[in-house]
Parts: sequence; C-alpha cells; structure tokens
Amino acid sequence: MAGIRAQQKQKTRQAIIDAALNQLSAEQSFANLSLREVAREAGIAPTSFYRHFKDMEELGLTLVDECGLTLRQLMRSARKRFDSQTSIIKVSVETFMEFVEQNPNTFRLLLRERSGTSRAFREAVAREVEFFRLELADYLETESKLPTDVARIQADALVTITFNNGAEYLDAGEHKKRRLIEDTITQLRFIANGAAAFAKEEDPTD
Amino acid sequence: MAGIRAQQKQKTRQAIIDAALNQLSAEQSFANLSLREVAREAGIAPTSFYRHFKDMEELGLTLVDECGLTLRQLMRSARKRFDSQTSIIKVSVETFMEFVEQNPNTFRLLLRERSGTSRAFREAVAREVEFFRLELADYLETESKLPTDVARIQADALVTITFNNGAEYLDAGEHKKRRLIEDTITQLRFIANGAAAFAKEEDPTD
DNA sequence: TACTTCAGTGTACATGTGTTCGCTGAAGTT
DNA sequence: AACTTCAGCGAACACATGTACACTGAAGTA
Repeated sequence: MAGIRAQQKQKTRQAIIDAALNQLSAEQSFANLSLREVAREAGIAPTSFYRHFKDMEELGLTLVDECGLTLRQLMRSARKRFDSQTSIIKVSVETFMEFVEQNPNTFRLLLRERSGTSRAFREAVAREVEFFRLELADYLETESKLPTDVARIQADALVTITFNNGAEYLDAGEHKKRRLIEDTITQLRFIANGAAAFAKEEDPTD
Repeated sequence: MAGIRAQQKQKTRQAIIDAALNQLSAEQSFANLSLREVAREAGIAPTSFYRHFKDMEELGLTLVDECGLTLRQLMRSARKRFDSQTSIIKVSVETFMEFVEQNPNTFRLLLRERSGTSRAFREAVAREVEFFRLELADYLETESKLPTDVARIQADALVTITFNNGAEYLDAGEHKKRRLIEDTITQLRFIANGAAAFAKEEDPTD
C-alpha cells in the first residue's frame, strides 16, 4: 500500500498551492489570479486543476487556512520561548515583523482577502484573526490578571495595531522598517499601560 | 459663453464617477470592475469612456481623491463642532462610524485599495490616511500638550484603530455595531491615557 | 454662413477566461 | 490476466474584456 497514486496526487496538489503562492506579489493578488495562470505555473493542464479543487475559491480558502495556521504557530512559540529579559511585547512584534518580512506574499493574502470580494474569504480570515485575539486575550487575562472584557478589548487593539503596521512594513524602506518596529512597540505599550490603569481604577483592590 | 459643450462633458464625467461608485459593494471591488460595466451603468458607449479618463486607473485615483476629501472634511468639522460636554474621542468615533454607515462603498474603496494591486492606488490612499494622521497629531500636540513624537505615535495608533474598526463595522450586525463603537472608544482611551502617562514619565515638570 | 472642434457612437479584432467532454494510460484491484 | 479507477490531457465552446478606428452631428468660432 505504498499508494503511488495518492502520493502523486498529493504532490501535484501541493504544486498547485505553491504555484498560487509564488504568483502572489505586490502587483498580483489572489483575486486577480486566474485558474489558468495557476495551472500553467504548476505545470499542469487547466482542466487538471479540477481534479484537486472545485474552484479557485476552494483553493483560496485552503491557502488562507494554511497561512493562518503557520502564523498562529509562530506567534504561539514566540510567546512560549520569550526569555524574561526581553518583554513579551518586543518579542511578539519582532517575531511578527520577521514573519511578514520572510513571507510577504502569505501575509498579503491574509491582508487583502480580509476586505476582499468573497464573503467566504472574509470570514475565513476573520476566523484566523479571531484565533489570535482569543489566544492573546487569554494570555493577558492569566498573565496580567485583567478582567475578561478589558483583556478582550486590549487584545483586539494589540492585534489590530500589529497586523496593520505589518501591512505598512511591506512597502517600507530599511529605515522606515526599523522605526515601524519601534513605534509599534511603543503603541502596544501605550495600550497595555492604558488598559492596566483602567483596570486598576475599576478595581483598586488588585 | 454658456459653455453647453463643457457643461455636458462635466455631466457625463460625473455620470461615470457615480456609475463607478454605485457599482461598488461588498461583492464588487473597484479592482474587478470593468470599463464596460462602468460605461454601461453610466449610459454611454464603452469607447466614450476614453473621452474622460485615460484609464480605469485614472478614474480610480479620482475616486480615491474625492472620497478622501469628503472624509477629511467630515472629521475636521467633527473636531470643530464638538461641544465640551462630550469627549472629542467619542464625537470623532461616532462621526467616523456614521460616515462608514452612510457611505459603505466609499469607505470600502479606500479600505481595499489601501492594500490593492496598483502602487499608485496604494500611495494615493496612504496619502489620504497621512493627512488624517498629521492633522490629528497636530491637534494632540497643541491640545494635549504632548511632545511631537509622542503625538505622532499616538495619532498613528488612533487612526489605525479607528479605520480598522470601521472595516469591521461594515459587516457587523446591529448589536455588534453598538459594541464596536463602545470598544473603539475604550481602545482610544487606553491609548490616550497610556501616551499621557508616558509623556509625564519623560517630562515630569509638565 | 462656412469651417472647425470634439463628445459620443458602432464595428471589429485579438486576447484571455472558465468549463464541458471524451480520451488515454498507468496504478490499483480481483 | 482481466477489469476498474481516476489523474491528467487537448480540443472546443461561449463569453467578456480593452482598445483601435472611422464616423456623425451638434456646439463653438470666424
């Protein structure tokens, strides 16, 4: 049961996925990527595409899932392996920007489809971002001992700022990139301090 | 010199612009709007389009400019007419969300082309957002008496949060919309307080 | 009135698209 | 060895697109 058949199928499936990702760039979004272009790049006939995906939409959703997963794992490991010397905020931001730097097209996919034309895509990206928020809110609640809803609102803000500055990072020059990282860290600190002060005000006993 | 000619030309030019804006929706972005579709909606022959715009790109840039201008004027007037009873933050957020509610397609245009495929578009939107930031930073510097760079960093964060939550507002239901406004206000307060605390720390004499 | 300008038109063409259909041949099964 | 499955193929299709071109006729001009 080597499954030569299934193995080969898996291989071209991956080829299609890679082809799609490789074609993404600043000038080309998934939305205006055609089935035929993907097939060409993957080295298969246009019609063979249908053996693996019903649609370009189905392929897109697969990509979003995969990219979201990658990013989530990365951030999770960043939170785990941060040493107590450097702040968790700094580590997270640097990790995130590193990801953006090294996978610009992956990130662009999430960024663009977040406000894209297909409801399914928007929801899929929203789901990924939601994972982020929940995980971070959870972390804040237990580590910073914040009330649940303060943690949630703060987490939302942190994710929004980071994700968005990641978008700016894409088009930035070397100098601006450095400043962007610093500014992001500062902004996250503003939020963290503001939230902490707010929580204290509400419950001074803590 | 009634200029019947020029008058008529201006009229169809506006018809084209309106046609384009009317076709925008959650399911249709400017990027996948074709010249022919716009012409059809505007009630002119496809080729007549060229009498007014060199390109779809040129039309798009015009739209971005126009939309940005509208939004900017709105926010500026909001800042001016806020009565001292309600906080400037609350007024600004409510004004912004009202704009998003009433001009969803206009806002969608800015939102999407911000991370779009055309460099010219991205830069145009970035320019509009930059106006926002600068005006707000200026306001913060004079009103809250913050150091220039703290004001800038804070303004960036405020704009990012507001703009982004506006995007979520688009797809939100009635209940979520109300919560979104509240959360946005809270988040902006976090930032404002965090920034103020930071500034005080740096320069306790103030 | 004769002449020019030019917004708007209709035809035409080359190009790229998604998708249907029937075929092929190797892999898998009995 | 005989039979089935099924990933991949090429030809063909109907369709929409951007744009070139030559045209018309009303508005503007002298």
